[in-house]
Amino acid sequence: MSLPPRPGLDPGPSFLSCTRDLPRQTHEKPMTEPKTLYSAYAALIESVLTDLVAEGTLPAGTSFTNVTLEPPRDASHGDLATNAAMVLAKPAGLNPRALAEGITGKLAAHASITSAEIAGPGFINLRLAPAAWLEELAAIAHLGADYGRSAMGEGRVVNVEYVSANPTGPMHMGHCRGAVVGDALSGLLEFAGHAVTKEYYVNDAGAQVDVLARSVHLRYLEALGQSITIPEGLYPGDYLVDIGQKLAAEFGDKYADAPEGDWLILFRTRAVAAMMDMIRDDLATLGIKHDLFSSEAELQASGKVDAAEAWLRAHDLVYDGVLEAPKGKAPPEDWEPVQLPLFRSTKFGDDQDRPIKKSNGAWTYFGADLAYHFQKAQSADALVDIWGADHAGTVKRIKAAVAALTSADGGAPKPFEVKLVQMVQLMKGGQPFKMSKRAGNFVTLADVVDMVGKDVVRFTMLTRKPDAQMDFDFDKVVEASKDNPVFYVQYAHARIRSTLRKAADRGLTPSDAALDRLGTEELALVARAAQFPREIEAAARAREPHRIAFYLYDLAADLHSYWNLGNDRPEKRFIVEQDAALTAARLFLGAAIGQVIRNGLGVLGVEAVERM
RNA sequence: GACCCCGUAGCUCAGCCGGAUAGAGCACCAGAUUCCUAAUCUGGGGGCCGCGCGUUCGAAUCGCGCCGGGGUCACCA
Repeated sequence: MSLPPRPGLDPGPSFLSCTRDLPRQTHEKPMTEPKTLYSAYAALIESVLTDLVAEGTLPAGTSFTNVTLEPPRDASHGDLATNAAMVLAKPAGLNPRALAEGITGKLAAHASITSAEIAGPGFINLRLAPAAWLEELAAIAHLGADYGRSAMGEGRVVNVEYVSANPTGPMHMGHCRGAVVGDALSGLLEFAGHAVTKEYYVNDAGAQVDVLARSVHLRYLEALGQSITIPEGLYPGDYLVDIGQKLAAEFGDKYADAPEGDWLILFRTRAVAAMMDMIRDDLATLGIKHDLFSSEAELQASGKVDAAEAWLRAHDLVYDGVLEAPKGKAPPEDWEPVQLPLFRSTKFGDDQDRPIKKSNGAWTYFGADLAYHFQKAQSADALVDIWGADHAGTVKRIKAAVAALTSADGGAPKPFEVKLVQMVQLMKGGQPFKMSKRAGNFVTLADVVDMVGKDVVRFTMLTRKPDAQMDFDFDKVVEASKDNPVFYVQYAHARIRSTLRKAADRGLTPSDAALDRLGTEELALVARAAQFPREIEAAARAREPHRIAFYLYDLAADLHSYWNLGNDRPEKRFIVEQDAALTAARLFLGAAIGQVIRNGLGVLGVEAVERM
């Protein structure tokens, strides 16, 4: 049996060539809407419903947006289930089961649908002919690294801002989760048909970079031979020694006794550049590479913040007022009422109006940040920020300000979401592991990646939904076994690759010539793989890359389970010595499952290893 | 006091735009390896989905109110 590719599909790279490219590296391909199984049958159901509207059974203008097509929870119900009749019955003034009969009547006429049954309150359960699954199996092969890629995003530009750690030191584990989630989300959105800009906002304008410059100046003096003590409040980390030495080599003692005004800007610029180099290296160990690094200092110098303020003032969203004392705890000792330009964030549910400038005339972080988001919105169709949960309190004000600024022309505000990632508690042997930047005993990201590996760190960070807190236990995470889902998924892939290698040694290669030899257990595996495209779309829509990690775990479990059938029943192994045709079909199946695992891991930025 | 997140099996957690008998791992019990990788698999017990009210044909899922845990509440970033 041989199946032709579905019409309209580029053959694409086949998994048989076994490229190790991650899907994200092929995003220049033209956006075609691949007709994968779920999208094909969803389209079929929609056409049936459209017919019912044309016939007058359903009222004109009926919206199908709540109609779903999904695998039934219980496999005994069938292959696919739709809620169409239940969702549409009420607005149409119909009995759900009566409507369901109208739908099933039309669906049953389809050759690939072997049964369409009405169940429970009005579910429609469909069973598909084996050929339908085999066609999907062939589609996986033909699409290869592009299987699961979606045109859902329609090429819309999405700006994802993540990490944005202050350029005052190396990255530590506190930054890790947001970095991984942001990067995986970027990969996911891109795979789902968006044009993603991965952006890092460099906070090189606040007081913290002046502190950095002073800290570096001390290291510079140290390099010149002076003995130094680092006072409270400056950065003590020895990662600044190197930059101090470089400055000493370049400038000699020129700035040793000079007033701060002579060297502050120079040292600050050099120090920030050095810190950003270090951070880029740290990110690279996680496989993260941003497209764009935007400087807060440059933004301020460009006058864009002033322009934003002027616009907000003209619309009465910024006014000069007196800041209230902080609520809920004793005000700071030096607190006194001061008149400042305030943004009316109380209009948007905030506790109090928020200053955009400090009393010394400098912009607050918030003041610059709103202009920064406005700037991002100029070149994107949608914005996503990944923030740590400790910044949750500032979400309302920035969303309010961005909504106001981006609808300045009277249009709809630019879609803008802030995704909060909750804290990660570091553990060691079941005990919390305390971290203090001031004491200098913080755990650097680079150390952890060095210890447990990029793939483990990335996958582990995605094994929990981002809005739940998580523990990261070093001892458990290095353990290469059951407890660790990364290895479980990678092992499934490695098993397949190993089998294909072993088969190739014996002259056995995958082939779609006899796919009809595949039975129920094999088709069940295909059914799981066939869910990949809709998992991608659902995860992208929800901006939740962790769903792909969970899906991959399920797919790997199915593979392992199928594999072990061969323990008791040798005729169920991939390689059946005396039956070359069956073996070729099984290998074709295995290669396809491996391809889906590889594509999914690729979206998450985790390597699909060849052997373990 | 306010805002944000969480509360599902003994433990750690999934559960999609509301859908059918609520799932997985760990732990516990019983099994599978002359055989393509046992880093795997098969079977078993175990549930007031924190509590209440509401919306709905239908609620773990949506809304409101409580309770419990975590986080935040600078002119910091």
